[in-house]
Amino acid sequence: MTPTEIFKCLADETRVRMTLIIAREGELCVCDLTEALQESQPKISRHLAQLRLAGLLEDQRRGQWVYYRLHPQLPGWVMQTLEATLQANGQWLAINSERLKALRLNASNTQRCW
Amino acid sequence: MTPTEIFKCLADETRVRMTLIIAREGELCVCDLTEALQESQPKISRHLAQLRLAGLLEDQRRGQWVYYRLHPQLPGWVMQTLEATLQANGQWLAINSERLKALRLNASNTQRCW
DNA sequence: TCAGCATATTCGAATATCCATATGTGAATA
DNA sequence: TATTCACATATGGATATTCGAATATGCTGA
Repeated sequence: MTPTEIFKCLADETRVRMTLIIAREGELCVCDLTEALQESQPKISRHLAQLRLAGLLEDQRRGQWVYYRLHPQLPGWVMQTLEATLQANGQWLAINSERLKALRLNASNTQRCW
Repeated sequence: MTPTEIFKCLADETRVRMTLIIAREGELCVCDLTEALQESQPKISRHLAQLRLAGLLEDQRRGQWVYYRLHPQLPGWVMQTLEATLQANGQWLAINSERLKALRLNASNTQRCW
């Protein structure tokens, strides 16, 4: 898990946003991310697979849904990088956070993943 | 200076190695980096230009030599990222560090940039 | 077992990135 | 002012990334 490998993972807008939102939320399923980023499902899925293969994320199927979270054995420097980036770029992630929040609100009426 | 932009800079082996060694050493000139990484001068120069244009590095000409250092107004989260990465990947950078050290030793006899 | 939803994968095309080679620029020195 | 050294940039081609569209898989409940 070299610096180059890790930074390549984070060098794509879709992938950083996903990684940071997952870091903030703890875990998210594919449909959450599809909504939060407003991107096509195959696009989200492809990038998630890449992050999983690199060892940055871990997946867990729960019924129909697959949840992604940060890999529990992530090296300290990677965690520090993610946390520092997350802390300082709240505004940059606000669009996605808000869409997530909107999702949670609608969840009271319609049933979704959780 | 978005996360994507910064991580794109660091997503190339030549660029991360250069950035981290510069972070450790304070400042280095192009010929130092060419030696430390054992890469062609145009390759080093091109990547340095990219890092400079992105705002990660600052350059300063001193006579015939151009010195590069981290940009003084780098956002905190970028500094934290670089420092955490540097601390944890000393072994990965050892090859380059040693070549730098060897350079300094030979400098006693031959005259070079400093 | 079938339908329907959530997610994954494949493929080809568009695009971006990277490199080597050649050449240009600017400072120092003779 | 001619030459040399340190560095920068342009060009073109090879390679890698990314994406949309189509399709496949996996689970659940009827």
